[in-house]
Amino acid sequence: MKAFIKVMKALSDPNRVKIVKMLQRRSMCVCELQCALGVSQPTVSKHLKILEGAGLVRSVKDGLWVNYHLTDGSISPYAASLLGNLKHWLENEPEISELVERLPSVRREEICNRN
Amino acid sequence: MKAFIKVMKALSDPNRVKIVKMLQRRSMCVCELQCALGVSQPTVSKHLKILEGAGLVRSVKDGLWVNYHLTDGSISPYAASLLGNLKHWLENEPEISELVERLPSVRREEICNRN
DNA sequence: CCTTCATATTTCTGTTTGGTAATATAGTTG
DNA sequence: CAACTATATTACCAAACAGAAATATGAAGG
Repeated sequence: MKAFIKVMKALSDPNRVKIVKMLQRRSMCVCELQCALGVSQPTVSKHLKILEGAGLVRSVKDGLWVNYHLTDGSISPYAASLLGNLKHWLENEPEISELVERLPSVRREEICNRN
Repeated sequence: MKAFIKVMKALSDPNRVKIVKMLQRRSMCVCELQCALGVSQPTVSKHLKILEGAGLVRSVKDGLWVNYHLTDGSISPYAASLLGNLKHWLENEPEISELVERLPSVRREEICNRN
């Protein structure tokens, strides 16, 4: 039950859903997500921790950067199912599609070093 | 997006999930749900309103009683999908199975009249 | 129409949550 | 190792939320 609630809670916040939808396209580091969402860095880190705790995302260190990507869902069947559905869901929501369209121009080289 | 968030939020609370799992078995009135959950009547009504707002349950008046039942999900694809998954999910959670096993003994005739 | 009863709504309270600013941590580079 | 940088953690605040007590609503039945 707790695992289920964790997944549902994790996906109950618009910014966290946006993170998932962006990670569907490609793995991203914290500063890229921060830039795309327009919220503070600690906020992004906190959201990522919640998504990670629910088994929805994983992180891989790459030097100073930490790249986040979606899990395959093998940790939690709830996460697996929801991630599967979210591949199709919300694709046509302006809030999401505009974000995704802007993704190619969100590159860490141009963002960082000016936190 | 808002509709999706509503469904996720609605299913982010243990008591609301329990309500859904009970309504899978049969439609129930407020006092039956109150008895099964062991929370106050206003709390149950509030939870039901949230579930209704998310398109997960509907109510039918029957004299003094109000019977709640699951929707077919035609209002929201998110509700439809989650309700479908929840048919299998959590079936073996003690928290749920114990609740469901007690359901036959939760009958309005024996509960009401002593609020 | 007055009472009773099931449910809904309102009001209030303690807790959780999303956010930021400030600070700590841990790689990287000179 | 000193300076820098990307991320994490901490501390704090305002808004949202789950809960109960009190009250309102509205359908039945006398």
